[in-house]
Amino acid sequence: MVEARRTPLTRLRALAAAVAMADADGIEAVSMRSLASALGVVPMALYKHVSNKEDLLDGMVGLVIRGYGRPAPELGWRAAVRAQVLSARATLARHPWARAVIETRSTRTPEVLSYLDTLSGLFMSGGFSADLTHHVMHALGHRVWGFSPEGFQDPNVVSPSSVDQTDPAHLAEARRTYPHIAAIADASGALSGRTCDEDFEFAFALDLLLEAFDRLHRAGWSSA
Amino acid sequence: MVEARRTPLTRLRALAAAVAMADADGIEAVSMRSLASALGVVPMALYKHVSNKEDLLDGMVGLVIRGYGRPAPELGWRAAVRAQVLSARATLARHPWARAVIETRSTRTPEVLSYLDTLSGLFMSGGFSADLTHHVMHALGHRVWGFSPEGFQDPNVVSPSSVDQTDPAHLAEARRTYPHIAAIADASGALSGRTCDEDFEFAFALDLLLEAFDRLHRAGWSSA
DNA sequence: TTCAAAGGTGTACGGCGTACACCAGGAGGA
DNA sequence: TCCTCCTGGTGTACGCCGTACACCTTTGAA
Repeated sequence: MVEARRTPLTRLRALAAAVAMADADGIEAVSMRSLASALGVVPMALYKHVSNKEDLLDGMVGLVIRGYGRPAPELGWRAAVRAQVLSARATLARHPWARAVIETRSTRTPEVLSYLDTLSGLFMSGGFSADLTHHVMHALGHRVWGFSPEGFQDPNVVSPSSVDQTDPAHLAEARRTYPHIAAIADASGALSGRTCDEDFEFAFALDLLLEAFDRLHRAGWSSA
Repeated sequence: MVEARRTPLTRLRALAAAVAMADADGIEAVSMRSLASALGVVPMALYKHVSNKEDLLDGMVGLVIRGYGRPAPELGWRAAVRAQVLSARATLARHPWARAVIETRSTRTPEVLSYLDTLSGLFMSGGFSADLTHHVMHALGHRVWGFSPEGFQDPNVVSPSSVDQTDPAHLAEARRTYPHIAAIADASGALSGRTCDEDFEFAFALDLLLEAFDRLHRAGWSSA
């Protein structure tokens, strides 16, 4: 034996290594095989700590969610929710792969439940009924995890892969085909290379919703 | 030759077959190999009509989006947007796989752009500035495609896979760990087996946003 | 009549997740 | 002290996947 006793593999070590790997090289670089070899172990060894790849991904997401931190409820519900969600967003910025993975998860792990419970608690300690809290959590949707729910990224720029921006004729044609998008792009300065401020959009929608929630709450709204 | 000339494969035929296949057996049943064999053709033949699997998925989504229909703008922007988004939702209900696939797309195909342009046009023909329209489209997020952006499905039920609902002790323990979720579940009757009404939640958030949009519009809001 | 293009074929490669049988070594009871 | 069982790492193998590449057939225009 050339090696001394190696520190034994644990579920946590495996998950942490997977997260680190995804942070460094993207989620597609994380396979059972690559992860195993990064841990100096044979692929099948992972299955002693993780029941399959889905479980691995669930665990990775759980680890990220644990990093969301916990709120300061003395702020009042509105500021507290806002701070919590923005803190989630900040965490997610450090794990760019997590967004896509969260979108594919469906099992509510303890970490997921615990976070949702905490966030619900912020509303309810602000006087929200369980009923209103329920619907309000739905309305937030993916935003509770810290990201805006948008497909196809930035819809406001007239530079999709299907439009060649360097060819003026082609671009003029695109402007004719998609006049409203062109107008939006003009207004936001997207054509001059400026890209759209995702953080602003996130806060914009979040505040719109929080304002609406507040109104409902004050009005004593109930779904009945 | 036993066979007469077979109707030649086209991109559209391939995409339509893929959509049908996903509708019937789920998206995971659609592989290049399975699709090819369903079309009576060898896997590599598909690559003459589709550049790779991503392109296939883009095309499938495009086909679904084409089915979203187009609005009746004489309704006024608010009703028109509402109708358009709900129509998207209805279409999506017939293609349950599409939601997850849309979440993974990033290329803005012509179908995507055309739909976004139409929807933007509804706002702008209602007098919205390009600026406001831009942010408002962001705020809608995935909702424009007809689905609520929620991870982990229904967060209001205390019956996640990690909580065994049939074991009373375990359930009591869960209620103690997640008190707010338990309260919500009680309020919504989830414990009596009733599940949460996704259509209601969708319309709830949509209307909240439309109301907020209206307010901003009336107030002459601008991001500057 | 010729010939190039378009479209279908066959083979092969390297990756993936994971089933299954196996084995090393340490802990616990006799 | 010996035996046994359990935990966790190993090795092999299977069947799937997407797709590169070279090939052949058909077809329609020149």
